[in-house]
Amino acid sequence: MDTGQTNVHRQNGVALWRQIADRIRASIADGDYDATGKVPPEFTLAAQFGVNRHTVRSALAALAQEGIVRSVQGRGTLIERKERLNFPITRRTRFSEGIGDQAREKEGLLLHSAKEPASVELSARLRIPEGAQVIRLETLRKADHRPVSRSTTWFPADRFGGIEEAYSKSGSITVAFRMLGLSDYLRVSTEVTATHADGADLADLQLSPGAIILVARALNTDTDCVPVQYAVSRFPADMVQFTIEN
Amino acid sequence: MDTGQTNVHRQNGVALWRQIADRIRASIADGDYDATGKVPPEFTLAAQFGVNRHTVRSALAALAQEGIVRSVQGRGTLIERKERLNFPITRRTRFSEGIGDQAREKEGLLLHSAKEPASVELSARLRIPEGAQVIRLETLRKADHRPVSRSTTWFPADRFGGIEEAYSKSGSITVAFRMLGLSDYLRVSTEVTATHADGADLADLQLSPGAIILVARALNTDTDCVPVQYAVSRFPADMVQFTIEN
DNA sequence: TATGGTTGTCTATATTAATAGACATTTAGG
DNA sequence: CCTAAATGTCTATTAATATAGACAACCATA
Repeated sequence: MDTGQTNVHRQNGVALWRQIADRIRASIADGDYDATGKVPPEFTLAAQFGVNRHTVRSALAALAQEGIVRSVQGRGTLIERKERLNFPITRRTRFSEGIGDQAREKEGLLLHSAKEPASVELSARLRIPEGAQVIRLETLRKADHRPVSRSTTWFPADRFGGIEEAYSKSGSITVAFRMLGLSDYLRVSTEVTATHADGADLADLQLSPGAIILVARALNTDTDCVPVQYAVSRFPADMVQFTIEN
Repeated sequence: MDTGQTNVHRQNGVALWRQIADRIRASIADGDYDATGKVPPEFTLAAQFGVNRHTVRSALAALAQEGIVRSVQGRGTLIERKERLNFPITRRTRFSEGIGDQAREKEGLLLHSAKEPASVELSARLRIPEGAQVIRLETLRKADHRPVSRSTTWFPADRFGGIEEAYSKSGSITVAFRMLGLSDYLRVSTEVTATHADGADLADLQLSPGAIILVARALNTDTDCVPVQYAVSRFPADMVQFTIEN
């Protein structure tokens, strides 16, 4: 078991208060403070990280802004929210089933859609001619009213014309496919990377700047192995983990 | 098509120069500057990100420190290194085979080993009694002399006594297993998360502070589905991606 | 109700990050 | 060999980050 006593770094472009906020957020997600339901006192944290109490206060203020903790004078800093959703990645990966009962309410919002010619990369992924028409959907998924993923997803336009409306009505790719006559599909590959959230992600996923996002690039095919969908999805890394079961 | 013009954020604990350095690093990895082999001029970048030229210079200095670019007076800022290793995750995932021919030289170093009692979590993962002895290896893997992963990995001590030496000599888990009589093993699950690098990772993986790491928690079993190894591996996110093929 | 533990607020100071402008130095190419 | 286009270096100023200390306000509980 690690002690977790890894010190904070100075003069590297990341403010101390942000590093500390990230560490506390992770500790909360890991359940380190479950015994009390509270974050340790500011004075204790300051000693732990080797910084001034005011610096810790800045970190806690940021977490309070995110709605993760709430400070009460005289009592301490209470943990308000604690979650890390798990997404299994299998041959039959579906977003809504993946969440399962980890959330009571699930939602899929269509932010934007467009018809456009396929780029070089996209044509290779979907195995269609370069420049062939594709439909692009920009979607936002929520669980219990909190955004958990921001996706850009492409479909061959000739086969899935009208999927914008189907998704918009149902809020589910699986259902939208079914409405267009595709009863089943399979996940054939998923690429996972991580990066800092960009401006659009910050806004859509309601993150604080400097946050990390997990990026999954996924290819789905029908049962005849013909590509039907290519998607790039971005998840807040502090709320989500992927599980690959073989 | 997005413009990619996502602006940089102020007063959020992440210095502008670091945000810009991260963005440029990502652009290099994505091959955005392959046509010229150079990063755009400082003046251009400054306009692009909406900051002062000196701020861009700080970002480029950080990238130069990492060995990713090299500035030459009068010529420009040349790209020195550009890589993103791909690790396929399958039922037969092995580190060395995963790299394949993406690197000429591969290396596995044993940093530290210890025998210790299994924690609650570990006993559940390896399906052994709580407190049973396990062997812990701290390893560092390199490709072409650059560190690509830092792993902590556990084995049941009663079955794999002496694996420290076997790994130390061979630099390969697969070979070490074989030396101890286990000819084959399978990856049954992999959990992937992302976080900021901590102090130890910064040092071992030679990263600059604020860097992102991908964390993979993996369970391997023998062909009878008996757990033989549990590992937590940390990879620099800007150098690595995972691919899950189903 | 008194006390200890905790967060809230204030002032002051030093360091780091970012902007602004000017000019020197080097390289590539006409 | 001159010029345009780059990077290198310097000074100065402002804003954000971090430290330090003191004390007020509040809460739980003995």
